[in-house]
Amino acid sequence: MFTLAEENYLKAIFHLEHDIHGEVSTNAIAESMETKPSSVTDMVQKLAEKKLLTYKRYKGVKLNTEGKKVAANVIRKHRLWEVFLVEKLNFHWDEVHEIAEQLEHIQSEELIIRLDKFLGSPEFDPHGDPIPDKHGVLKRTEKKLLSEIDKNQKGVCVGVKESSPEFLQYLDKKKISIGTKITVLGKEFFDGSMIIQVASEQFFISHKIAENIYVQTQE
Amino acid sequence: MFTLAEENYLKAIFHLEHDIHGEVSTNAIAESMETKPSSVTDMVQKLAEKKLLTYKRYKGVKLNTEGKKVAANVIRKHRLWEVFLVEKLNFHWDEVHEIAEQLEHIQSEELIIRLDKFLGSPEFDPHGDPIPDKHGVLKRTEKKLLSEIDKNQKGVCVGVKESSPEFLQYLDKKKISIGTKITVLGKEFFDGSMIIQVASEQFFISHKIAENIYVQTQE
DNA sequence: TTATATTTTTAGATTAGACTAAAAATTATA
DNA sequence: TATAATTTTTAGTCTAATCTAAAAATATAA
Repeated sequence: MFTLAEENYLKAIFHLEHDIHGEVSTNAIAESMETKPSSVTDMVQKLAEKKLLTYKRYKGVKLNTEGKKVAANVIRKHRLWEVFLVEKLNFHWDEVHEIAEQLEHIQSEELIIRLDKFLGSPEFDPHGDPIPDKHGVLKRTEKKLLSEIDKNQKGVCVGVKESSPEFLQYLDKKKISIGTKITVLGKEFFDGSMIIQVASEQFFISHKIAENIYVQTQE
Repeated sequence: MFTLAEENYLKAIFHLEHDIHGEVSTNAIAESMETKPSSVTDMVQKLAEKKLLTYKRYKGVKLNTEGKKVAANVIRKHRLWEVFLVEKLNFHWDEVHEIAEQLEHIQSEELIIRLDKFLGSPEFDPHGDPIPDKHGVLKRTEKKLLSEIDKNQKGVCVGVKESSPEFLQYLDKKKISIGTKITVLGKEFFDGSMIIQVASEQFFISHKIAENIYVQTQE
């Protein structure tokens, strides 16, 4: 359907549109893809011809509905494969990106339907990012850092910001992983440290720990 | 390491060397890859420069040790992915080739180590073809058709020749799948039909059925 | 508002991999 | 063995995706 390069451009533009307001500039795309602006111009003109985005010379680009759908589907595949790598093959959260970067381009609708089912239709990838549904719709996520949660509030761990082996080992030791429910029992103003409850355990964590764990709050 | 095209050529030549005795001809490669002989010449010269095979003008090619290793590794990946697709994602044996054709090119040694472990280090793919080990060594297989097995001999089902939905459904009904032990209790000379034992069941099968099931005999 | 800096585009070249058409080598046949 | 048929290679083109260098447009600053 689309070439590997086309898919990568659409994905990069999709991500940039979430960060930047309005049109995405040629330079921004070039920087995020580690390529040259002149290459971006070429590809962007090609994608405009294929009616995946709107492009006006010197004015940047904007994905249209079709372009967004294609991009979201690539991201869906990427994130589903990341879940597979972590949950089934026991990779660590920080080892999977490069492999998923390749797997996201495998062409087979049926494969993704079955992979999704096999994984139990997950809503988040191992980094806590939401997985677009089969129609390319990305659930608006209420992802926050644990450090932003108030006393007596609950959250479900959906990922991590930092992903060094040391940090991941700490989380393993504390039995915190994707899907773990965390309740904030107490919070110290002075240093931002917290007392939290995980399963039946209660323990102290520093601000540094709390600001590297993403949780979803149930609102 | 190697491009997609290079890997595909090496794989095709590897397979042809198993069928044909001696050097593989340009035309044979072109035919098996559905490409033109002139394209084959180009690529073959490139692979010779990279020291993956020996090539003499007008005399055909022969993989060297390194070329064989690379080819066997691609085939290993292909067949492991096929096992994954059938055993874990419940695809049918005849639906997996095209997808595995893409997955075989994913670059990550660690991925394959973990996938292999996850699948229980299978020795055969869903078609009964042996899976090369991590060193690229292909177990010399004693794969035979069930119809070639003598009375009172046993075999383990390692695949099928025919893979129509009707035939696969028949096998499902009879509880025959990869790994199923089959004993030949009786054989009719006139039409090649057989009485076989599968688990605790004994039943009749026609020659047509028997000549579409691959078994490995324990010699 | 004119000069300068930055961004973006164009023009032209490059590489991998494929193709066609024609030439060269090999094999088969009379 | 000379001729015909087949196989293989070479030479030259093409496309996708990239690049560099230079030109054009836009944005910034004096």
